[in-house]
Amino acid sequence: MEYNFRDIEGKWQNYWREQQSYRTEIDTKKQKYFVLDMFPYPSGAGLHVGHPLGYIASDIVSRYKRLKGFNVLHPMGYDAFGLPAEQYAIQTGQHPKVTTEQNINRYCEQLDKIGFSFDWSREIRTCEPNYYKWTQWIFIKLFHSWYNPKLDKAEPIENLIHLFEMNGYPADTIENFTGNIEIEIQQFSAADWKSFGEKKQQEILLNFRLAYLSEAWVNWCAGLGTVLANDEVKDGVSERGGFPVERKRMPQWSLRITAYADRLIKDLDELDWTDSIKEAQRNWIGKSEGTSIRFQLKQHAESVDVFTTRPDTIFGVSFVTLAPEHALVNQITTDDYRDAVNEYVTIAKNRTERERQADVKRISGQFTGAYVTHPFTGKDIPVWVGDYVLAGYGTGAVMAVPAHDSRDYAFAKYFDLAIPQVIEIPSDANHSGLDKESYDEKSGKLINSDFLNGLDVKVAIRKAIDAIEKNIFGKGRVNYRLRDAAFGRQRYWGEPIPIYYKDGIPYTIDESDLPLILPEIDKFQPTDDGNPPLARATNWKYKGEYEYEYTTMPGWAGSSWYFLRYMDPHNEKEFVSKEAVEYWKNVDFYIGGAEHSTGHLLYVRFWTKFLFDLGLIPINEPAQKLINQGMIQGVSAFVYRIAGDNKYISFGLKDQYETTALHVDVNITTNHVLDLYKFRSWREEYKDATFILENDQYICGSEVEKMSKSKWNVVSPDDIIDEYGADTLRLYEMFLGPLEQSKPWSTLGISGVHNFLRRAWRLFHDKESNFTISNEKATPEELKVLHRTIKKMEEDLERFSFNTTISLFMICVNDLTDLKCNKREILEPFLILLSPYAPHIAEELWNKLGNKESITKAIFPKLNETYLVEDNFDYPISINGKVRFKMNLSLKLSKEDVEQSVMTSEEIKKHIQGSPKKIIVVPGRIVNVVI
RNA sequence: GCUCGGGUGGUGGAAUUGGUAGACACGCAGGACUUAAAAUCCUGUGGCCUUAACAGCUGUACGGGUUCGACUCCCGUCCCGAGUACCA
Repeated sequence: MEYNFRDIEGKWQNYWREQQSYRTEIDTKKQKYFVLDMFPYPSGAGLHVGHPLGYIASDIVSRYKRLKGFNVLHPMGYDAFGLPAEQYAIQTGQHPKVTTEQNINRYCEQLDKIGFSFDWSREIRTCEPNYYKWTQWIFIKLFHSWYNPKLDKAEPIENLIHLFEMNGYPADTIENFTGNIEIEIQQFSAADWKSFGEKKQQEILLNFRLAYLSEAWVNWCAGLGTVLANDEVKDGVSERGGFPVERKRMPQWSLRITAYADRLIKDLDELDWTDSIKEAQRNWIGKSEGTSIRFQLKQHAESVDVFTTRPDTIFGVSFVTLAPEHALVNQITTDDYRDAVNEYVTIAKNRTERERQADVKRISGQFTGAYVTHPFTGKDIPVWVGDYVLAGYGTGAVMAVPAHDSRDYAFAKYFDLAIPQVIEIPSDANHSGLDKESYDEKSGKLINSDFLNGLDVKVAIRKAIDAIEKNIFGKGRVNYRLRDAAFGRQRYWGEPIPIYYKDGIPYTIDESDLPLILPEIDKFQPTDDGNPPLARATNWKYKGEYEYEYTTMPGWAGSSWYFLRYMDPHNEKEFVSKEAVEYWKNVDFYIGGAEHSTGHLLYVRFWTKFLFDLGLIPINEPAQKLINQGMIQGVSAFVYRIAGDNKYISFGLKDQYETTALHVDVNITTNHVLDLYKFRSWREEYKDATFILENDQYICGSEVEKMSKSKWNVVSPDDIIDEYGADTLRLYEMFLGPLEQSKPWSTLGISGVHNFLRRAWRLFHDKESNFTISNEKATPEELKVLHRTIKKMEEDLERFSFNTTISLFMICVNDLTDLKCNKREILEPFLILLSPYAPHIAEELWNKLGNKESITKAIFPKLNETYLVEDNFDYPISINGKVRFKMNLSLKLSKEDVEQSVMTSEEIKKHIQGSPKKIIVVPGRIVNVVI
């Protein structure tokens, strides 16, 4: 009986399903461990071999932690709302619900074949009403909350109303805290507040709510017919679909994530995440500390506020630049310049984001004719308009210091403006002089700067801020790059926003009316008058009277809290019960793609902190440990068609002709050799194809690209499982290299791990393939092989180094084969170790051996003890960075001997001077000196 | 441009964080078994020189440094990947 993975895997997958082997319940006697995968969006293409990479790793961790006695929560679900299903619906009329469900079924089928230990009884789908009911519920909570800067946390909006009733606005208990975007709110007294009508009160409150409606600059994507959040836009085009994106001002639901900017940065320190993800989040939030400075306009009452991180260069200001969208531009432009400015502003505004970005090098701008007064010198400073200044960041205006800022420098050179130097360039600086480039470094001594002269830059910054604040020219202030998150999508396939309008004022629907079910509509396009698809729904009105909101929530809404729902997925009374969240707390091991580092991971942290602030959950961060699995790229194959002919030429000869490279399905090639027969029958157009071969073969060209259907380089896990089995797939994906590294898919090495499983199988069977196991006592040598494997396997797994553990198993099997060991005492523990990686084969052999539980208990408690058996220390030991030392090679040392022979490098030096014959470094960090 | 990774045999990659560089696997070469092939098993495999054998030299992108000892730490240079970008 050879290793028949097909029978074995089917058998045990059925068994696990029937027995509900991986069903998890709260068990307060056991320690919990929550292993979570970022749940997939079920796309029509099905799973490719890259998807399971993370799932396999998390499954190994889950199974391992279960063996160690933890109560493991390991669920799976689907992020089921999203654009592709809806785009498909628009094209075909097929309801997104139908396609989504088909895709989910396909995913489930594929996942089951890999032998994951998910608790499917906890499956969630974000598009189901009993799930999105609670997404809507959280939105309502956000709407009814504001961020109290004094307490540095969110609290119910009633508290703010109470403050207004007591003190009006502003009061010293409320700062003007509306997040990153400054909204002008007129001052009012407590009496004023009470005299305001409902409408006015609600309008004021909208400025403070964490979910709010406002006129805002948005990323409008005409191709998708919707607005997008910043992280959904890449290089000026939409991440999904690649349609151009432009800036547009329109009413827009947003979430005030900026209120949490500081906490989102600060709390990163406590997390066990990679530095690159933490860094990406810090950059995305983009905290920068600086100063706002007021420049008084001449012949106007108004002044221009600028934001700068370099107040020390205040004496180097040569002009002030406003963004084309800046509110003052129109007002301050003098008649002489009005036409030129209008023309410039119109052109600048009409350029799309993409054009602006593509054109960074091109300098453009226009003088307004207006002047401001320098706050310290009183000199006149010209005011310009330039599109290198962004309306959305800081105050939308900058003080230009061309000598010490490269963008100001380029602008000044182009328009021939003054470049006054205020920092002495250090002689050791690698700088070619101010007539060539600006000097941007934050080091050097100040010159030409009045009271700042002679100071070092860092000191000067502080002194400048002091002077500015003292003279009330401005104040120190913190700016964030992070914008509030656009939350409405002009789309059908998403959670309806539980809002209705009365007198043009938004109100939330009553909690008891949740969920607000997504209505059925006849077509999924926007209406002819440009309203979102939901406007097509008949009687889309609250209580039959008030218009509902037409936009739906973005794709990331449902994924921003899903980890909590897994703890209590069927609860109809609460989004999660206190009991469940008290027990499961947050995720212990979270794994997913690095592409979510600025989107999903910020939003889920934001929502978690919000729910924490309201006292609804006891945790402040969603996931303690985060790992990003690398992407598995596809290796695309190409054939080369000779121009104007249905003739194809092999890769090595293609340079002799003019050819077009065409993607060809990698599944009809083997090691770059094209299967000509399959190629001809692949597509109608290739039926009569002819070929020019080299060495009687057609060699395809290849290139590493992202795995995608359109590039014909998708390898399905199903094919691998058919040929080698799920256990081989699991081992191979882990063996491929470090989990976090991206790598192209290749099956070249797969026979190695498959062979390993067959050799392991053979340990339990004799030459005639009969199951046979010996009850003899193990020899010390055999025990050493086992214990070495146990120890290293635990060490490596605790630091999530999956690929190296597999090498260990291979060495172990090789050694046991050499020793012809088929002893129960060795093989039973070995199987336990193997079972997280190759659960099917382990389960099968277990079934023949006997009681798994008792052996697991016997072996795993010991993992916590030192497991080196009488080692003679002929291999590595190092404690506290000190070097272990043996005087003589032949001398066998006890543990104590080694402990006592700790030496410093100085001491070793002495020995070496004493004419040693040889210095040998032996395995591990023991220095061997033979004298 | 900035930030974060990375550069080790023909290939994927190890090296327990400063201690025998190249584990393990693929590939390749040779051998055993076979009429033959497949499968399986054994041997060899960084480079160079040399030997009957032992051994020797060299070697972790490049140049320098610290150290008894460097793939690992420090300085400089060159490449590759990811993220981000007129953020003042």
